[in-house]
Amino acid sequence: MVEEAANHQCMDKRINSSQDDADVRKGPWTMEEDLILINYIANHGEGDWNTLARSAGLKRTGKSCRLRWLNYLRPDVRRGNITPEEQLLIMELHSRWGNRWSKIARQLPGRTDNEIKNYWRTRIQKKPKQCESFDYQSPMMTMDNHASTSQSNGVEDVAPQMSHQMYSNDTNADAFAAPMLSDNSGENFWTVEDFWTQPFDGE
DNA sequence: AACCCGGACAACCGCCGGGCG
DNA sequence: CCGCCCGGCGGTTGTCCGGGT
Repeated sequence: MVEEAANHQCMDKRINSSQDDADVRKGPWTMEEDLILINYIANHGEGDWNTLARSAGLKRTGKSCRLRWLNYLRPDVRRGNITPEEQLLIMELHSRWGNRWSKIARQLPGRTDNEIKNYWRTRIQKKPKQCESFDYQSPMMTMDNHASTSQSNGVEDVAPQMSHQMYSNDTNADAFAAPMLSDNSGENFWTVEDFWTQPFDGE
């Protein structure tokens, strides 16, 4: 996108607020935007995010769309409830690779680098005491060991309650139930619920 | 009851590398 | 070869909420 490139080059906050800039939305995604993105990808697939954003009619940067899709909307993404096994794996891999979040995330199916990064910073990094018991030098443990060890170190995962936080602004919950109205002209159309309940092979 | 503070998560920002014309 | 664009990555910020005082 033009705006993207401009930023890239001058590396500055938009000095001249062009029309493009004014059109770009930021901040939390609304349910309507999610649905637009989901349906567009369901019908056209991923790729070329800047073009996708424009074609779908989203006033977002391609980057923003990509991030939203990868970290939140993708059907195979798992959010919250990091299991003790996953936690230990994260600690093990982080001790090996450091802050290579995307690399670590690839070892945890359904988890995103963003979530792991957040998890590490908020739950693990800030709780050095509980983590002291973890043997960072040990080779990979078996899953059985994972479970029992993590229970004893007291770092219990807390179920996230983000759902109530989502779509709190200019959206209404009806959008979930209501079918999309715009011209779908024979294309598949998904609600968020439909989408998330689909078995999703591949990406 | 009101306010403050910290935790948790989503989203943005800046940078970099690769692909392509 | 060079410049542009895009995607990916890691760091950081913004926002909401719940608990404590």
